[in-house]
Amino acid sequence: MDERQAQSAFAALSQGTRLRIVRMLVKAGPEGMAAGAVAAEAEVSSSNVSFHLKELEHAGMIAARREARSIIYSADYDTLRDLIEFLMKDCCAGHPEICTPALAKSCCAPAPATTKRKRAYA
Amino acid sequence: MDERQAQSAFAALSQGTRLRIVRMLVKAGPEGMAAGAVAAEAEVSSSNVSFHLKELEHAGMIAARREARSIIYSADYDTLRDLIEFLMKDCCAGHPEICTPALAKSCCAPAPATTKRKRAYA
DNA sequence: TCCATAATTCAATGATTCTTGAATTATAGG
DNA sequence: CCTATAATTCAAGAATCATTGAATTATGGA
Repeated sequence: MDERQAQSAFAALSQGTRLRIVRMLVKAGPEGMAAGAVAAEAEVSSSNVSFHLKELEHAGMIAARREARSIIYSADYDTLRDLIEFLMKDCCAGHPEICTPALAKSCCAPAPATTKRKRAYA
Repeated sequence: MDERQAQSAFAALSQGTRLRIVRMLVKAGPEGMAAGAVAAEAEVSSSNVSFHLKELEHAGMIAARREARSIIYSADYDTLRDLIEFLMKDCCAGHPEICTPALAKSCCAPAPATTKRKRAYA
């Protein structure tokens, strides 16, 4: 991920509705959510959700697929991961020790095999 | 870091000049850079750099201190780290396995075994 | 085919945000 | 005190972004 892509990703996440949508889709997992469901949960109009979904798609944060009459959106984990890496590279540039605590505190430790969706982080 | 702070951080980083300034200051380290030096390296006017530095400061991405006639700006590593953590929490929410590669590929890998853990940037 | 549903597109408006240059504040040196 | 330097503030205009509602496209079922 280059600076231009990162900037585009940051812009996508810098808007309240869009940030909520991304978090929503990340939690929804690979199955994703229909545009209408996103609009309902985010409490915005359908045209407005379309606008924001398009922005997010253009920034590579989410992907779309058609399923019958619905269009299903899902988080693009690769881009999120790349964005994290971009920040880490920046943060660590010449100063790796500063960034390390982020790893220690991160929730990415081996997942406990749970059946129910529950808070994986504290 | 809550959603509101994260949004503010993303907004700060979503502007080309500001993103370059942050990267510049991260590389500059704790000593930081004077506003004028930032303006010169970013190739923008002094009033414009002031505007962007203020935005970054307001978002908690950088800190300012006066030194004689200059004002020295330096990256706020804590906020950067918090932002990475915020993204990781989001990315991992319910799907830890997806995020893990970011750790493996990160530059923050095994800190060289220094004799003791000390805060290099106080 | 006709209708209902799901979603997007479009144009207009409103709201933020960026940039610019002139005026202002703060500091140091002669 | 006067001048030069470093930086910020301010107001105006330009540019970008967000929201709204009406019109449009696409799909599936009766």
